Amino acid sequence: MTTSPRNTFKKSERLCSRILIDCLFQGDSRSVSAFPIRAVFTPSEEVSGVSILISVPKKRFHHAVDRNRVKRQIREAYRKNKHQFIEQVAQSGKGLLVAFLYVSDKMESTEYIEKRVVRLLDKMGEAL
RNA sequence: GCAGUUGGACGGUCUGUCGCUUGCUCCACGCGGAGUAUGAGGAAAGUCCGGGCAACAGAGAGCAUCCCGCUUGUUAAUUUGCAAGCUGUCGGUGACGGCAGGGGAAACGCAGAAGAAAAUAACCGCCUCUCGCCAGGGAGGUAAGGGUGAGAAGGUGAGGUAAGAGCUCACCAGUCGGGUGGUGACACCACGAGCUGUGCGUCCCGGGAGUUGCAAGGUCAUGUAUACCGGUGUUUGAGGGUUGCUCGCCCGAGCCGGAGGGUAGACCGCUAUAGCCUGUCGGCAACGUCAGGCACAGAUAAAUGACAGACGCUACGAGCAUGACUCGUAGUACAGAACCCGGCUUACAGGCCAACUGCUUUC
RNA sequence: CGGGAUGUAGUACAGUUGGUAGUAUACUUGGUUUGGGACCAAGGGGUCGCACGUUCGAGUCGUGUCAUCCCGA
Repeated sequence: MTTSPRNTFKKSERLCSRILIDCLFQGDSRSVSAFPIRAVFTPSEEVSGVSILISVPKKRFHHAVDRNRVKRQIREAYRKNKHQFIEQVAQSGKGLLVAFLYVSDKMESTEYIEKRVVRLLDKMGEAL
């Protein structure tokens, strides 16, 4: 592969801190949705770049296997298509916290999920 | 050959691209980068049991409370564990499987509806005596027949009787005592005795039970405030501990309520052990003894993946060169570690191995 | 991940020792009123989450299973 940016997904790109998560869900964060996924995001100066988390509610998928499957699908889709979005965020000068929430109660194909994630990233890029 | 029972072991393989976790090495030593190794299960699940481990508590006596319950073994594991058995009951032609199981014909309590009556039984019926012209009435005896019910005074037959009744006898079932066999639950008997309703509970016997759970608990860092209000008390003893209560004993200046403030990071615990494999010996077996070998996930908003292709397996259909051939279509399960083990239970496409059972065919 | 609780009429809840499942509200019908509400009278409505077991007989006792909720640095 000779593509210039590598499609990595390191620990530093994930949102792990409990404080930042509380700040994301309590405050005046905005959201966009592209069914079956909804994204909640808020700018923050405490992080550099983009930190994301993926959430699949237990209420919609009772089995851990299914939840893991959906989370992995979303993660792969983000990993492959994140570069343009990250550049847009970098131009704004702040970091960004993003939560991807799966709101459907049906499993979808990986291809479909990837298309929806790309659409979601475009929408968020415009909203900035 | 087909159908089945029990036990055991398995539950995909390979290639490519892009990624993730952890360990090690090297380069950078500011964040990181490169290489290499490594990475889910038989149930990781439900959390139904039992342990390990950890923190706290713990002088003692009596009385309650709760839990467990066929036997003998086995295990770290009183059990809803395991193995080999016992008894009863249900299912199956059978191999076999499911469920229940301390004692109690010692005593006491309770038993809706139905029924005359639920345990010192007389409604109908049967029999005797008696009153009466008759119809019928009264006194008494009787548990063989009737219907109710889960259960009706052990069951069947004969004798006996006014009619009947373990009233007597024979056989059968059960109980207690005795004998024989077995470690034992129990089994068996030309034995003896008495004469026996069903269910639940109280009761009796034996054994057991401190509490909380890795978000236990410990170290470091960051940060702050017991600032304030009310009640009560300091030898005239508040309050607390001692499992629930009582006694007894101990601690002894704070305690209770309200209303608040701060942290939300890192590390240890954290994976090596009732560990796995092979063999020997003991045992019907579960399991144990000894010897040798092996090292096998540690994440933390939570890694172990995503996509594409090929193969394998199963089912169905088609083809002709009728073979374990080719082509097409569909399917390829249940399910994801979170302190660690052992067991149980529940879910599960598909095939494999061993022993056994029934039916059919051939010799 | 660990610990705990609850499933009963459309809704919210009772139901101790196992023995004909009730209360409130909602619903239906009738009365009262010029009409409606309130009130009075009568009535209907239940797989007691599901399955199996113990028992003569389970809402209740036992086991399994499904769903919902709560607590825990």
